[in-house]
Amino acid sequence: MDLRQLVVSHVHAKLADQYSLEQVQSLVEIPKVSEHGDFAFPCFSFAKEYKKAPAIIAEEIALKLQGEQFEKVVSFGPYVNFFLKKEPIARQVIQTVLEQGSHYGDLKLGNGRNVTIDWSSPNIAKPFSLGHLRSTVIGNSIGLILEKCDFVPLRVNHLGDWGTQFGKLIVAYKAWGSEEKVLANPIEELLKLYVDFHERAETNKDLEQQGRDWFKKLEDGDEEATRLWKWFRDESLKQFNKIYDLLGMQAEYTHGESFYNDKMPEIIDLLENSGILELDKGAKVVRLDEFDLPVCLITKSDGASLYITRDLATALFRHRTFDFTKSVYAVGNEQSLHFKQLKAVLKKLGFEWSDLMIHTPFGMVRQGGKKLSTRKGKIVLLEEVLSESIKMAENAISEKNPSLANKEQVARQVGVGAVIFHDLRHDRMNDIDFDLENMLKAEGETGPYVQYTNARANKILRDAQFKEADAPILLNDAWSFEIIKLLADFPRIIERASDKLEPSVVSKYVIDLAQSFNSYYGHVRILEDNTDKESRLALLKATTIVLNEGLRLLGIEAPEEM
RNA sequence: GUCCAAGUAGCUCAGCUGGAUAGAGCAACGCCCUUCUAAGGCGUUGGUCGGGGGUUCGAAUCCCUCCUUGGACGCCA
Repeated sequence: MDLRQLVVSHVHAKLADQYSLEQVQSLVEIPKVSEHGDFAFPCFSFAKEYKKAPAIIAEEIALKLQGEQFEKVVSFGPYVNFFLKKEPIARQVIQTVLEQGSHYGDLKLGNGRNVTIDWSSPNIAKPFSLGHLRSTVIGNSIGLILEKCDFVPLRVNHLGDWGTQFGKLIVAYKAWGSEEKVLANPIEELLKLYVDFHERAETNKDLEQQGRDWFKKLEDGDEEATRLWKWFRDESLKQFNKIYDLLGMQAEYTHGESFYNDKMPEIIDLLENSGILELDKGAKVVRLDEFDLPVCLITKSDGASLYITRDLATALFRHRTFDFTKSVYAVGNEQSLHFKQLKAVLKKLGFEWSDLMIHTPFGMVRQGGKKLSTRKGKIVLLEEVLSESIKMAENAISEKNPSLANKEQVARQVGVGAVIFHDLRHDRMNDIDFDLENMLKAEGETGPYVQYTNARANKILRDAQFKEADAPILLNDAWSFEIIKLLADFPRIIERASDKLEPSVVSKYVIDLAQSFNSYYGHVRILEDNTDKESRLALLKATTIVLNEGLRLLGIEAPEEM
């Protein structure tokens, strides 16, 4: 039930001769102070027209706006304030949530059409970084939110498994690497080789060229290069899969950049034939002056491909294969220009569907105000962060609830949930300054706080052996009504989150709901008094349904007990 | 230099697309567990919303300008 809409249509029905629906729609607001009312209609804008003070207009309008669905409608200064009748609304909202269960808030926006999501995309032969954690967690949640809106999300892991870096790695491995060391500790050792390479390249200029040469060999199918590359790739994938399992997230498709190696000639031909490809200092470029964008380099002077060459082929492939209605790229904001160029080149080729491509950028993870850089070995290992977080959750459990049945599982759910929530709690564009302590916090606006709230409510439902509300729901206190209003708002939250492709809309909501519930919990004894106990339990049940669903959309599990 | 983000309490951030006294969490301090899980609740302290102009009945929100920070800008991804 859309409470705001309820007020809007009421006001419009009563004042149709004076205000258009659009006017009413844009004017009705929620007062900042809840004592003022549940909704408000400000009367400033028509003061001039009617040549009356806003407060007088409010007073007059308030008389016309009385309605039986309201407890009271009163003017207060230049506002008409609406107080909803709590009991019938509480009843209807709770009933709706209980009936629809986890489908509450489902929207029919996507008509079952595909949305590809360029997702996670860690680089082979490097540890899984916190930057890629962001793409993983954000992209996963966007997929879940879109799925709730009747889209079919297709997460494609665009593995960074192609490019000059592998030439560099091969050079480093052949020159000073050791097979046993790599076998024993693949990612760590490969990272070391990569970092060493950049260190040595500072004094030995020849190395960079060798790296490019070996990548060219790889791209041309050289046997030795291919063998080494495959080996590096396999070892890395094993590690990545461990992390995906821990996070409980998986791609629908894993098509790394290498997957498009044989698909690039087509796009080059297309560009060539359309006459927009120009030769510049041996490299092939597309000019994008009409888009106000800098020149886009398509192939290097040695003929080797670039990131964008592969992304062009990727876009073509995805459009052809998946016939997407949206193509989302969950990639850091430092690549904004890249995606603008990508879309512009496709547009220039006449592909109107390039308009369906959406870059959903996010801020980067910094440390001490600086970007984390793999090349300089400045890196935080996600695996360590996760295991540290799980350990903290374990400690909390042994301290607070030592008799808990499935401790390991709950510790994992809570520990991992803390890390995921920390990443999703703010607008995705905000940079995150890496701070382990902050990341692992379990108090205040955190994942564990929400999970804990849910566990508390579940405990009461278990104690009361609540099955379903058989008595009519009678709730009209202010504490429960705060929860009711939030529950009623959930579908709008989903709509906003999917519209903005912004998981933090959901994480903020889930915090609000948890806070309201805890406040209720602190003020109202749920099991003490038998009068209307069933109603309170029904409210709890509805709250856990929405908390569970909110957390699920963020990719976080909600243990029943913790 | 050009372009793109961002600047709100000591710290991390909200602020529903212009409305009533700018809100949370953390930190600090003070209360509340013989009664449903204290990973909680209640309260106190803390803000010239980066500066300056402008539009408006009304601006943290829109426009201009300057300052600060971060990022991106042809052979990395």
